[in-house]
Amino acid sequence: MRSVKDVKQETLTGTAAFQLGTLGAITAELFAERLAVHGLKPKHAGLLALLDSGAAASQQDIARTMRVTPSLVVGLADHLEELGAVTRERDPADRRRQILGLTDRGRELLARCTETASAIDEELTAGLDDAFRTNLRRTLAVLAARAGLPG
Amino acid sequence: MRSVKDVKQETLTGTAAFQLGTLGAITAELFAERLAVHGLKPKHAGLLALLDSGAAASQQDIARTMRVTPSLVVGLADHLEELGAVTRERDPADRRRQILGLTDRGRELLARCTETASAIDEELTAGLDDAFRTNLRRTLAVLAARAGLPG
DNA sequence: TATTGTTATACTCTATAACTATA
DNA sequence: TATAGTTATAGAGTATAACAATA
Repeated sequence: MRSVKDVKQETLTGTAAFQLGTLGAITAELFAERLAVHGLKPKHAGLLALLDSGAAASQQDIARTMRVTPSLVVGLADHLEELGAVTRERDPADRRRQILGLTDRGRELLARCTETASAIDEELTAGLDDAFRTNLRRTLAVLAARAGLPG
Repeated sequence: MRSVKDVKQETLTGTAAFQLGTLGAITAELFAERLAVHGLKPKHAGLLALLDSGAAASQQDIARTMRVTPSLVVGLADHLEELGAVTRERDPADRRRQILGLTDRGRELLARCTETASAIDEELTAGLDDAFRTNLRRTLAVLAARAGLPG
């Protein structure tokens, strides 16, 4: 027979899925607002970070890694190129491919993005101890790695 | 003077802000896809959960709690009313206000949404132990509470 | 023919502003 | 006048599809 303890009393708002979704939306909006002073949006920052890691090269590779369509990468790269943050070069071995490269200005902008994200981290965890902060990042890093995200 | 230890070597993708944003986007998209079979979107689920908690009443209250504009609540409530999930009644004390109520059908749909979110939780943490899952939820709950989110 | 990058277009989500009715 | 809800409109973000250059 089924005892009371077997009955799940789970709430939607108590699930990690729901909380990740809502917290992610709030955090992303905050990040976007603060990035605006640098003329960037979160996806620009993600692209800069990806180039800095040296992982991706062509726009197709970038699109796959960022989980967006190649046509979206065009606009992101256009804007970053206008800012002098990235360079675009045709791959000599395959002239269809555009190889994106990070400039000093790009690394500088990436540093500003990282500072912005760090500041949000501090606000999210203000008043909490270092053990909580460390645990938070490690926990999220595990999930991110399992989801196939770079970083 | 400044030692090597003082230099922050933080990466953008290592911040909680960035990881919450990306994990939240992926999770929310997955949740949305699976909710579609019930004719619902994540915000519908959030509204049902809010009504179930008994916290909110008028559409203005709901809009504030859900951090969306009142005009968006109109469409959400319209759809849920069509599905027979919520009732709309004028407040006798103030006939400008619409009081939303959850029906049995609404509670049934909310249970489906909760099951869907739970299933995603299990997939996100498949192969990890209960200690990790418990820690994950508690950690996110702390952040959610500090961000003023209900639940 | 297949693939890379690009452009043109459409779709989804959401906010802003104007409007109606109640207060 | 002020507020609750509604409607109409506009904007942001992204995907899909068609296209040009290269393989």
